[in-house]
Amino acid sequence: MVLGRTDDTGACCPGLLTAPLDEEQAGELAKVFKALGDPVRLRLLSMIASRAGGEVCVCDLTPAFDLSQPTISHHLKLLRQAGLIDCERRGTWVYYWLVPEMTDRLAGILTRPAGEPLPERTAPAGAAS
Amino acid sequence: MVLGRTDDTGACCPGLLTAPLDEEQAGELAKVFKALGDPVRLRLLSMIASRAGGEVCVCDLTPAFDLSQPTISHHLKLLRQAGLIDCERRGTWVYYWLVPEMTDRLAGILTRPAGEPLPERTAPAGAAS
DNA sequence: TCTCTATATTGACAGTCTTCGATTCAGCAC
DNA sequence: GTGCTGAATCGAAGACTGTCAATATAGAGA
Repeated sequence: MVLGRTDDTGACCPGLLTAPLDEEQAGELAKVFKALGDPVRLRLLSMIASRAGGEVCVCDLTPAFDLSQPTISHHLKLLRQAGLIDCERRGTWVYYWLVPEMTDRLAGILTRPAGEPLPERTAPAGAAS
Repeated sequence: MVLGRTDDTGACCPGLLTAPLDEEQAGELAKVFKALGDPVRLRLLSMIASRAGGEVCVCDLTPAFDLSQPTISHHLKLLRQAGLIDCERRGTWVYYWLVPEMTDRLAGILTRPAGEPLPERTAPAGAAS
């Protein structure tokens, strides 16, 4: 995982707004954002993240959508592969919960450092002459 | 735009981690994340956002990729439709810049409130029986 | 005017994604 | 063991996406 690192370098978020991403970073990040790029998955994620107790049974998620059970299962799998949620089987049921490290990382990547408040747009940057 | 609102309600970020999204919110948000869900667009965005001066000429972006000019133009259009960047024609050239309000909004949506540090996973939440 | 350069748009094709019904797998209860 | 229930996987159909070559458009300059 090449995304954001909050510890080892000391820098909170190398990314996106401060320096051009290289191809590998962009590929990794794109996978996660792609997982977020679907309304059903966003709703699933928000239902999981906001649930009191921190986890949700699939049996509570599926009936909230006008979609088949395999479709919901598929979306949950994609969210899990993106590292946004994790799950555990407990008896007959399966419970999902948010992986907050990943959303924290994304938030950091999208946050511009306060000290260097994004290059203000200034002038044509000397283009046309 | 239904996304994040930083002013009118007083709340900084209704979203995603604190309460289930409704269908409309999820649809709007998904469009933006979908725009971020492609490595080429992420690299374009980071090149635009990190550029000193705050804006970039398309003529500086296109040669950085092994892609045709129409393809880059297409990706820029999608980023613009998502509200992440904006542009202006200036003579023969077109300049793009970041719309920081949108990335701020996304960062807020992905940030959990410090006071209510995400429901700690506790127990099965009384599911079975 | 005509020509040249920089971007955008169009149309087409290949690949990917979302969705479903059917099936399979895991665990509980009898 | 058999049967039942909850969830995941498989395979296929249709929609959508990323890419290109070709073309169109906007502006500068002769």
